[in-house]
Amino acid sequence: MPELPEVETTIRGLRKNILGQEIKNVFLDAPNLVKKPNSFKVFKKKLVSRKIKEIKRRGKNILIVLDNNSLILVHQKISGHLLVGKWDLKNWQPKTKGPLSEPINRFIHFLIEFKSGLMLALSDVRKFAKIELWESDRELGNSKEFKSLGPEPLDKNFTITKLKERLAGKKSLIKKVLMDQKIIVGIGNIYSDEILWRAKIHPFKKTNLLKEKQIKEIYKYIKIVLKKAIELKGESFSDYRTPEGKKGFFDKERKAYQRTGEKCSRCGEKIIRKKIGARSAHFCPKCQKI
DNA sequence: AATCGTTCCTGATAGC
DNA sequence: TGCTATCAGGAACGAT
Repeated sequence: MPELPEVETTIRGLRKNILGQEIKNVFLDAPNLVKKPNSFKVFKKKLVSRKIKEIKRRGKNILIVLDNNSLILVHQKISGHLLVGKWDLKNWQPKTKGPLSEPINRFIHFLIEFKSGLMLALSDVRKFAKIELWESDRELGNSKEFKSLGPEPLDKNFTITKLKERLAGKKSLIKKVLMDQKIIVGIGNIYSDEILWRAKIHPFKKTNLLKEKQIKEIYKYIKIVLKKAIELKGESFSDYRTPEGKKGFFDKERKAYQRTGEKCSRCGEKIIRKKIGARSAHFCPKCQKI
């Protein structure tokens, strides 16, 4: 799942590859992926002939800024990932099962073709990703979603005090709180498990019952884990790939997520998995006592 | 205001 | 072998 480190890896890759590129054509075979504007015809018209000016990130959202300052927002959700390359489009038939001929993968449902021949594609098995076009930073910033987004955990002004402030009064379970984009952006199921394992905190611990020292540990590992994961170009346990189609290497640092039944690398106890809402927490019941 | 359940979607896997 | 049933999972949304 693309979380902050994967999205950061993606935008860095895009900056290397598509800045200055002029859009020639846009293809879509899963109409629900483009949410704004409603009409794909209108969406396409607004993109064609524009150049890519800048690539940014806000939380898990990728923002592709065009030369008229409008922005393409891509949220990769669970299985989405952007790829840069050149593919043979001659067999491309919208609304067919195999949208593109080999060697393109069969899960590409959205594609921007540049004048140079280069392409930007969204591969997404689950089709949960979302693509939107916003007229300006201002319009996007005023949207309900962006107004409610929490602070960026890797910003310099995200201090321990700031974290305490964000967690204050929260009665919910710490794992849920860490994954809540309104409280802090960028952390999802993988990194919340990894941060809590390192901080030795039970994912079901009620946030308001955390001790000062424990919040400090969480703070410390939010920074360490996210930075390390960016350095390693993210986690490719599941579908995520860099824009070049390569796997990230965070797997070698993965201590808890999807390690059910394996020995905890710290104490040897077996890692367990427990449902938390619609998803699952992986943790060591011995190191991470409630 | 906060929290909970449902929805979107389909490959992988299990069970028969 | 081939069918059906179940499940994962980010975030919006409606309901409580």
